[in-house]
Amino acid sequence: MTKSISANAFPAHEHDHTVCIADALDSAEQHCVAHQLRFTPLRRQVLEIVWSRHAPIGAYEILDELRNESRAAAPPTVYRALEFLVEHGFVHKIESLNAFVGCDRPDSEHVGQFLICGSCHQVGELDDPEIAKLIAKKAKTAGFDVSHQTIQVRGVCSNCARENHA
Amino acid sequence: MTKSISANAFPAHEHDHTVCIADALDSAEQHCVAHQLRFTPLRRQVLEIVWSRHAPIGAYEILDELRNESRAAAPPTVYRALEFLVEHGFVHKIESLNAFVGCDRPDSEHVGQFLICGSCHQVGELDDPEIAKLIAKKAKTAGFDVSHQTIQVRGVCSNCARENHA
DNA sequence: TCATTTTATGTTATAATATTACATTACGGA
DNA sequence: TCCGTAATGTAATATTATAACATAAAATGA
Repeated sequence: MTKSISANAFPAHEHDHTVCIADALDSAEQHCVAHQLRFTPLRRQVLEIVWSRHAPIGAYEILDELRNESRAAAPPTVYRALEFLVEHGFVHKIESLNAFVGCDRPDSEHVGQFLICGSCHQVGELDDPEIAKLIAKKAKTAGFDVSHQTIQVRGVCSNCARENHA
Repeated sequence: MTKSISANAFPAHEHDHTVCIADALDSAEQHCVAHQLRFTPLRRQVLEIVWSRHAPIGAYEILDELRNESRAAAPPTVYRALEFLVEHGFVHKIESLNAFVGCDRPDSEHVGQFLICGSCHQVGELDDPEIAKLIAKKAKTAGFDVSHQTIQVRGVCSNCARENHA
């Protein structure tokens, strides 16, 4: 199984998630090498914890995990690692949930377009330039000069729709 | 001066803001009468405080204001009033700021499309159905059934662009 | 290599945001 | 007027996030 940028942005519920994690860590590592960033053990560990699911995870859940993995950790430990990971696009913050989710496309200059499933709580990324352009255009018409945009869509993903239907 | 749905979504920095407040309270009152909702003194007071600016205001700032106006108030006082006001569209929560802003179009079925000026911190609403439709369409293509969407755009409003330029 | 500087992490405390639980009061309908 | 429901009061606490300062590790440059 390879990293799937599936048509529906959501991986199947039964997919082999260890592959997602490994791919994400590899991808981050490569990006850091290429950009002379320090992918420290702590940052790697936090990224791995974030990727332990496709669903958003809270900072204090990450903190608990770190402690389970017997690392000395306090809130700043987590927030600082997250700051780095978010800054470089390895993780996105889902503001409406005060939680964090992994991103496997750190290189792409995408804005945040999140599909948040209210049933399985997984988050998919849309990453559609057409939407981004339309928003920028409409904002400009209103005299507004856009620097950054975030889209958060709630609803039900196809996996859940299928399962609930069955 | 009448309620302005200005072309640029942002009122001029020097406008008569007392009119905005009065209009918003009137509009909310009418909506509540029409829908048999209880527009209690507390709810009115909180809405008025939210409308004291066009910029988002935090729950604890509202709390301070209530106390200044010598009303017994604790966090739940504020959050409960806000819950009502948000539910009925008189106020929006700007999640990325953990703050609240007034909405003068409670009747319209608009989604949240916010233009957040990083300079004056005012928030304008785009409320553009074309954007909403495109997002819903793209999400559907990804197999995602949308129930609610929020857009938060950061940048610089035209008022500030003009003033900074001068 | 060693000193210097910068960056990252450890640690304690606290700030800011939000909710739970339960008591009391006010309102609306039979 | 009585009853049931909705709204508010009040105290405690949960959750999320940051400030401030100490220590350690890495990068830089003589």
